[in-house]
Amino acid sequence: MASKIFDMFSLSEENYLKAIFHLENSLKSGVSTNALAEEMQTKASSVTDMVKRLSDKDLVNYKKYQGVKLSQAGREAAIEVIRKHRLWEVFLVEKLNFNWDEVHEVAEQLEHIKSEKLTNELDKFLDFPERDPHGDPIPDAQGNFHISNRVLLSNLGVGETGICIGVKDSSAEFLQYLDKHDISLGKKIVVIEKEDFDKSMLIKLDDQELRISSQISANLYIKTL
Amino acid sequence: MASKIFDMFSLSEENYLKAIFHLENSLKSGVSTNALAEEMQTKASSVTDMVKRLSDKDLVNYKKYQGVKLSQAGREAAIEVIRKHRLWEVFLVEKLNFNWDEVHEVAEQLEHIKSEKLTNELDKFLDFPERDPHGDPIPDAQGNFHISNRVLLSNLGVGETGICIGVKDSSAEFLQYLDKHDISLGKKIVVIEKEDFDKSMLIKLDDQELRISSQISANLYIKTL
DNA sequence: AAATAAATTTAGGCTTACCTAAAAAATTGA
DNA sequence: TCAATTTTTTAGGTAAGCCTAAATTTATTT
Repeated sequence: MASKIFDMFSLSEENYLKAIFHLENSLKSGVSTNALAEEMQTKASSVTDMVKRLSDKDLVNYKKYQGVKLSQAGREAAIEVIRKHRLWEVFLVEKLNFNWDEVHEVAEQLEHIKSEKLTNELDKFLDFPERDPHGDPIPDAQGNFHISNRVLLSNLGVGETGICIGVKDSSAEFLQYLDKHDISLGKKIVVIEKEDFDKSMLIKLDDQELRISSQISANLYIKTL
Repeated sequence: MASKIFDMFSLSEENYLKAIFHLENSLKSGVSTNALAEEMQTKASSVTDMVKRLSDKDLVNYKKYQGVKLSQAGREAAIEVIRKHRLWEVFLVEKLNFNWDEVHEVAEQLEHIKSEKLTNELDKFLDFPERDPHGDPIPDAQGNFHISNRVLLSNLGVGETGICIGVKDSSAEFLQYLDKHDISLGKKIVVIEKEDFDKSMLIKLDDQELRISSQISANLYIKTL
């Protein structure tokens, strides 16, 4: 990871880098101006503006009409922000009694605090967590993600069993649904039945059975046993 | 304390409010444009600019050529920022192994994080500390300072004894001087000798005797026994 | 009470990060 | 293929928060 001498990037630049990182990962391709505008909740012309600035700083590779890709430096910066975001989420949930659906907004602010010592001491204080409260992996100080083979619950077949290790959708609404039905990270899930027509599932969770729609099963990450 | 609906103030506005608060307290009067410019490390014309904006929002009372005073709302906002700053300093020192001369810069960033829940949970997590690592009082959630009668060491007479409870100058240089000579909050200090000429003092600290200049004694707060 | 000096404000500019509207390029599809 | 549509960029504007230089007000001195 390149050294950070001063406050290197503005809050807005960091948010763009993070957004590009997420889009590259989910789209598995370069990121279009419109996609970025959608992600950033802003206008395409604002994106073009910012993307040019990021390009001037060599944080992204940009060619007119062809979208952006992160450069190595840009990717490192994005990962650093994501690392901080996820560490703060762990802190909020584990130390300050936040619920997993309450942490995002505050972590969005905390992720921009600039202090290498702070980040690394926080990491140590939290005992080097590997995942945030939604099950997303936390990059280490070198920017390496601890990757594990996870699948979506919707991909399991009848009779298969797994442990819930994360969520794809981490909106407050979805997280509250999970809370209400007692689904949390670490829970064992057995697929009892699968409906062909609408892809809904009957699952076993502790001792109860629960019927869930495909929207639920397609947003729960599972580690198979 | 008035309710905070959204992100009420910008980072810059908060810094100005904080600076005005500190200057009002030390000057015990209204704050001049130049004094504010000096405190904010900026130009007088920039101060006039900002002071007008703060005045439009009724955070300060401002009349041309006559300096500013905080309004009630402005004072509350300033105190809230100071509360957060000092709570974060305690967190950094007590939980993350920061030294008391390293916390300021990071706390300057953390003090602007907006989340009432975060602030209050942090307060609880730290067990409602009354003072920050430099001995400055931490306002409670209602904005009340816990005030105690403290004096500067330079005001003690020969033979008098007190407990070190804070520093007036909290620059890294001064704090490092104190570390080097083993002076820390809570230490008992006895004044053995006082030099009329240069106001230097011979003090007893644990079992050692130490000669300190008036620049030191005029920057150490003492609670007399 | 002028004259000078100091403090403060105004005027005009700059950068960042956003916006709308219009132009240009790329894509789609008849 | 070429016209219509969509995507992207350009042009020009705005607000916050800073700047310098010039003007104005207040304070100080003689």
